[in-house]
Amino acid sequence: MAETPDARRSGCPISYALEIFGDRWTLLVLRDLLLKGRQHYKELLAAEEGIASNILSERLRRLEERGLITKRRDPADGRQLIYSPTETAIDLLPMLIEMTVWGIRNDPMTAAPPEFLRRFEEDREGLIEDITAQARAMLP
Amino acid sequence: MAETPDARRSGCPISYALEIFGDRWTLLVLRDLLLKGRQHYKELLAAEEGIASNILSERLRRLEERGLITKRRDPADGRQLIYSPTETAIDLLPMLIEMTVWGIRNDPMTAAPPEFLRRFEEDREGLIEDITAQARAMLP
DNA sequence: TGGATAGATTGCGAAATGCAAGTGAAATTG
DNA sequence: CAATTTCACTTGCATTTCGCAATCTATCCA
Repeated sequence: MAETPDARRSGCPISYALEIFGDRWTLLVLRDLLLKGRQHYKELLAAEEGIASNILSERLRRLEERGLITKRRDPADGRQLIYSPTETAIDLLPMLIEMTVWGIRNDPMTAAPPEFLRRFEEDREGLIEDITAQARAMLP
Repeated sequence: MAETPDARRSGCPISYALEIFGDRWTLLVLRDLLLKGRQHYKELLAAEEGIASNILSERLRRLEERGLITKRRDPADGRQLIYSPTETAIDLLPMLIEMTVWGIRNDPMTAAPPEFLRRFEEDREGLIEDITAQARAMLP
């Protein structure tokens, strides 16, 4: 048996968040869905970090179970599924963007474009709004 | 042997961040250091989520190695060490606060006080500044 | 000096991860 | 329309990490 719904560890909101995405892969999947516009399993599988198919499958299942994504069949190809973030996942964007900015500022080898940081520093609100609108455009 | 410095998986800033705190415990340790003002090993060990001493020890070692914390001997009691966040860790506060807000908004059982969310909604900048100043007050 | 306390380290079973290969349904090709 | 390919997983299994309990060394205090 491994079917315990994972009893929570505390009432702390950070702990709550980590119960959902406190691992090596979940936030990378959400990044691809929210920031890179990836929608299909095979696109997510192609993440440059190299996620294994069994791990991806399990993370998608958990994210759906937790209400952060939904899936539907692709009308253009019945074999494929389209994964979309829910509003709950879209609400993670401010946090994801702060994480991105921290990463850029502290990683001397970052591959992120300098424009991103400049835009953040000049117009954080607008940047978040733009990215949020872009993510909403992919809802079912 | 298990001494590889963990080769990076990509140039993505989110991936970089997750290499440092993409697990179940590291951010909880940083939360206690940054937000709860805990400074000693035994205080960190007493986190309500119940971290094991070997895990705490390993996380502190990695955080120091990565430049997110420093430690020094407690002048008042030579047996104890005082752990402090560095500026790099303090720079995580905006992200941690966004994570906290997401957790509060999405966890129906949150134990967080409503004032926190209200203050965030009314004065995000000021809230972050206050918490940052509070964290800086504990620097060596 | 003897006992308590602090900050770990060690041993070991359990769980998570990673890789390769396989499966069944749906689409495409010839 | 049969054969092949594509897609989204699933399975098996070796490796790594986690988590609990017990132990260790240095320091403090009475």
